[in-house]
Amino acid sequence: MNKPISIASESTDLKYVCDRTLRRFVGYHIKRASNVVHADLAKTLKPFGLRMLTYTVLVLIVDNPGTRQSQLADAMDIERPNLVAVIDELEELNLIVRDRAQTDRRAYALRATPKGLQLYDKAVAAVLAHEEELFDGFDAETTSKVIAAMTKIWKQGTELGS
Amino acid sequence: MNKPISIASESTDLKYVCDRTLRRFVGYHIKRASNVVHADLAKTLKPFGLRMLTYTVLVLIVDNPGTRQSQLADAMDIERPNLVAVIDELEELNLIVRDRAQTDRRAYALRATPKGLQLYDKAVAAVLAHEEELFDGFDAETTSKVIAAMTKIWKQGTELGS
DNA sequence: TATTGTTATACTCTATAACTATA
DNA sequence: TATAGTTATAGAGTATAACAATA
Repeated sequence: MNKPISIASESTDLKYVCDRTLRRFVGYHIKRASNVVHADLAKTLKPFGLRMLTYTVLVLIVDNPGTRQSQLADAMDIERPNLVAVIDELEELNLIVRDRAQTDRRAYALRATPKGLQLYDKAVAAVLAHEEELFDGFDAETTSKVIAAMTKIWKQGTELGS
Repeated sequence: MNKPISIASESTDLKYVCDRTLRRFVGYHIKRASNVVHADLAKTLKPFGLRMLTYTVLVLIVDNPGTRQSQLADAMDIERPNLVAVIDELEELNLIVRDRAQTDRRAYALRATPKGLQLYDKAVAAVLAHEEELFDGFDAETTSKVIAAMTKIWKQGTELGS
């Protein structure tokens, strides 16, 4: 963070110039970090036959048995239609089931199968191990501050968007 | 941040349960924040005829006149092929030009046109104003810590990926 | 009327492999 | 042989509009 900033146009390494530019563009730092997190996550999940969306949905269903698709979409901040194919995929893999909700026959109550629970354990362990590498050197306070900041941005963004 | 955590499976609002789950999954907080940042950015840039990638490339070219496509790809952490269409688009809009590099006839030296410089001023102002809303309540120290953390994750990720 | 899940569709961002022209 | 830019292609993630079934 303390390296000198080069503005020479003949610079062979754009990275420090880039830092100068992007310092006035906070969102891009977040996006760039999100990129590497996503790339790492995808690589970690591949051996389990999962991708980011199927993993996230599986985790949320295991932790919240009986939840509905509209609740998932709300929590994940994506539109309902995008969830359909994800749920289909998890169902075809026999990791979850769509039970009819008892109080509302329009909705489904989503639950993990035993196979889904098993995969959940393994996949979560792998992801956490990988995250520890990715966040190497972050103490608990920094981690918690980052989470707080990200959550705040998310809440602010969903408010502005509506 | 201080609300009680509900683990009841009949919960009508998944958000607090979700926080519990995702607390063990830091990357998703970043991705979720990145989502709203991206959505907000896209909306802000639309009146200017720009999207996230064209905006970012325009900013980098204006701030680093004469830069090459491979340097841009490196700084933005994307693959070279993905930049071609972006550069094409900016060129068709008469915002930048591809000059032949003098020392290497394989490469292009990218420069903004007067029209590109004008749009840059307006678009950057709009984005910064919007970011101020999105990061409302973040003091300078928090902002700088978030940037430092995101940069560190990005660097760690690019090292792990190679 | 409003909501749950769905279909259809399109756009954006990203990645890989293989090509060309220079170096 | 290596690099700069390119083409072609595919795969994720996201968004909007419109529909059927149910509330």
